[in-house]
Amino acid sequence: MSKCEQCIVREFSALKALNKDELLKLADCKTSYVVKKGEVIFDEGDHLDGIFCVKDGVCKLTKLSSNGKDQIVKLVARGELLGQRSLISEEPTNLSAVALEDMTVCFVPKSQVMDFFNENNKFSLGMMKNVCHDLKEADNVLVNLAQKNVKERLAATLLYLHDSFGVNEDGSLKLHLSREEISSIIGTATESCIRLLSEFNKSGLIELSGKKIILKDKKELRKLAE
Amino acid sequence: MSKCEQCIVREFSALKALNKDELLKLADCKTSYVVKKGEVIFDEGDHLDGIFCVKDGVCKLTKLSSNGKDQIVKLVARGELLGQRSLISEEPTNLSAVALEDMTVCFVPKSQVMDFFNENNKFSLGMMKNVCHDLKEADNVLVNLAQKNVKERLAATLLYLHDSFGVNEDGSLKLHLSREEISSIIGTATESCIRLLSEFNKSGLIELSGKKIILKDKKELRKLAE
DNA sequence: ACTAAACTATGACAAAAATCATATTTTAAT
DNA sequence: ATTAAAATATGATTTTTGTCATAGTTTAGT
Repeated sequence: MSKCEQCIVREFSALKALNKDELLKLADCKTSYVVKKGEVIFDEGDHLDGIFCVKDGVCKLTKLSSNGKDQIVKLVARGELLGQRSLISEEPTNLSAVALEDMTVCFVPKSQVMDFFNENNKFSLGMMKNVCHDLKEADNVLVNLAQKNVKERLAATLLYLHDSFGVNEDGSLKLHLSREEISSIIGTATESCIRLLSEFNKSGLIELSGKKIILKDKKELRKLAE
Repeated sequence: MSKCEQCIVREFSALKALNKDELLKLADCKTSYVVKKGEVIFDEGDHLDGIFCVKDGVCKLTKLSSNGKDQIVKLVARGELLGQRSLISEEPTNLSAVALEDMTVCFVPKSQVMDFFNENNKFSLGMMKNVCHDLKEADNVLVNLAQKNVKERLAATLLYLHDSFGVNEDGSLKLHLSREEISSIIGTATESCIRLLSEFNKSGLIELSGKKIILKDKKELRKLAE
């Protein structure tokens, strides 16, 4: 069992508010495990009995629409927490979490989180700020979905993937998403997404080589995304 | 200056956690005032120095998109609080609040809210649950915007207006929204919205008499909305 | 290395939605 | 009460987006 003191999650999440003593308790009760790409961490409607720390890897939060398609609501990266809203609301999860890469995840039981929550004001405030940030982001995504067309949303999404998850040495987007997953972020048919990527490729905005996507003209993409 | 004990906002919001003593403090520091239909309570980007209790009336929370159009993100009814996220995040507001009817609103200064927040766990938990609820709702709206077509979204919105804000004696929707505002909820062009309302009217799903909208076939609307 | 399955790509077409134009009706201000 | 402005309505047209069909490519499992 590793200690939590040096964990990446402490840098980015509410866990940074924990003191040495609390960190020991955390290290003592947590369960660390590996999630393979494509595996489900939790499903929409599940009752969670704790939260998850994402030590490594990226996952998607999705919701199944009545038309049978999954919508990606948010991507969660290394260093972030999963299941906070559900824990605070004392409700089943509203979204499913599925690994986009092999992940390392720690599960922290609810009882321990609630102890921190009730006894450490900085911790609870930190968690609230996370939820508040998620709300702000969700509102912004909502506005973009309602007001921008597919081309604009695709441009914005490519830039988001670039800025948030970085690029490899060859300049290609580090986070690998299938065309279907990109479509599921921007809320469009897979064929439409593929067609637009092809168009962006032809007009020099991006470069498609195999499954790799390289943003060639970020300035123009930014203009497109507005 | 009226007391806060009997206020409707206490029934529905985090304020229900306040005790008698705290209520007196609240009554003492609050400022009650009237907002006329169409008036702005706060604007996107404003720094709020407190929160608002909606004693009466309904307002819309909107965000200006880069295409110059306003998107309605949420409707806030009597009994709810405004500005909670902004207060917790210590950030400017992400949305504008505009009265859809004449309203009565109380402003509660930040210092007092933070006192309650820090000293009354039930209050802070209540406020967090509100934000969590908003996040869940925002995610759901986001999925609908991404995955449903305009007709389905219109049907869903009419039902939402019916269920959340009720009807007059003649069965017409109580909350009066312009066609442009309905369009701004469902994220479509005003003409498209008008055309579909007309279509719903002709096919007997709703009845349009003047500006009034009466839902005639809720079952079929529900089927449409999925 | 081979094969099936999954993923990507593209064309043809249909459907949905936006835009532009123009009436008509309603509302608000004088 | 009159008039201008705003809101609603509808037609014509274009653009955007989705659907279906099919072919090529990549990936994973034996």
